[in-house]
Amino acid sequence: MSRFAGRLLRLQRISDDFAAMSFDLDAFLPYRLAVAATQVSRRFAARYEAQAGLSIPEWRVLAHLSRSGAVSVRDITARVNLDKSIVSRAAARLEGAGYLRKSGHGTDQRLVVLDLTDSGRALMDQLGCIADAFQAELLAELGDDAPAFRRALLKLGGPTD
Amino acid sequence: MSRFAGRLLRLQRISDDFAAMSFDLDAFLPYRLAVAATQVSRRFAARYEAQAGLSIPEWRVLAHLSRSGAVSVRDITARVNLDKSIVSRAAARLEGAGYLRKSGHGTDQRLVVLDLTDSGRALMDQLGCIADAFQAELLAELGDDAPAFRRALLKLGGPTD
DNA sequence: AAAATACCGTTGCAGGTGCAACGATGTCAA
DNA sequence: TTGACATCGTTGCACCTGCAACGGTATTTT
Repeated sequence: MSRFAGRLLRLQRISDDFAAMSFDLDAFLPYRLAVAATQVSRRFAARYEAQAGLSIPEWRVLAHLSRSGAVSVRDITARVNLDKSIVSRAAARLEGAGYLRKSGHGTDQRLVVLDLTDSGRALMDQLGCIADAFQAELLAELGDDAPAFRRALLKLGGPTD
Repeated sequence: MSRFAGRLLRLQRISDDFAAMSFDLDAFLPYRLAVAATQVSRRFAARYEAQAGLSIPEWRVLAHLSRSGAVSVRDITARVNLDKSIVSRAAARLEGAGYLRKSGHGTDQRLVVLDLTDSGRALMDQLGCIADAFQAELLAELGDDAPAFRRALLKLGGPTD
């Protein structure tokens, strides 16, 4: 038995490789997803940083406001997947930069209503063009996989998680 | 004047909707990608947090080491898409927890070689099972879109960006 | 009506992240 | 050989994020 020890170890090592396969991080979906998100986010930030030095939360708030019109912080928080504190601070910075204004709600004094200024709308028009161009670029890179990719993202990032 | 201003703004917004179509954040790929990545990352963290309170960088370093064997901090930063400072701190914590050892490189004293301890390998065996199970779950949710999704992630997050 | 409860937005705080600078080591050129 | 330059890992620092607590307001209960 003892003279087979070395051979047994080799066999065990090999069988481990087949059985446990030690785990391949590069093929792990959550990892690939995180890496792709980071890369894409950086690429996009580089595009709009030239136009305005916005952070990602600021960008999201601005984009949502441009479509929803006047709306409360609470609504944005729910819609944009950001903590309310982040939305609050982003709104404060955007207000300081003159891109939106805050006003009280008529019937519910707890609510703070956010609305874009003309300056904010003008900025968002530019950023919207940049965003559309960037998205077109991404879609071109994805080619035929784009539709499935979009569906998959909706499944994974949907609100019912 | 304030009443006129409000009315003008409303009109302008409506015309913007027709002209520029304002931009739909919900359909914006970088946004969906970021949201999906956050959600999946949270779900996965909840799974392995029960086994060990690892941060994402610690998890990545551990996973990479389990496959690559003894390797320097520099190698890990390159393959794992993390800043070297983050890898350095993650390695320090993992060393403190007894999951890896640091040792000097024979010929190049600048390098710090990282290697898993038995404890680290044992932990990684468990985490690998959890990861595989979670990935299977994700693939089931994605269904037919899974292959295209994987291809797309590789295109977007590839090292050639 | 008064009290208890729930909700909204802000703020303080601990921890993580990204970047740049640093000391230490290695490499190359004069 | 020596000096200039590059590389490696750590650390300091400013910023951002996530969470919890808070004051202020609405809603429900008694």
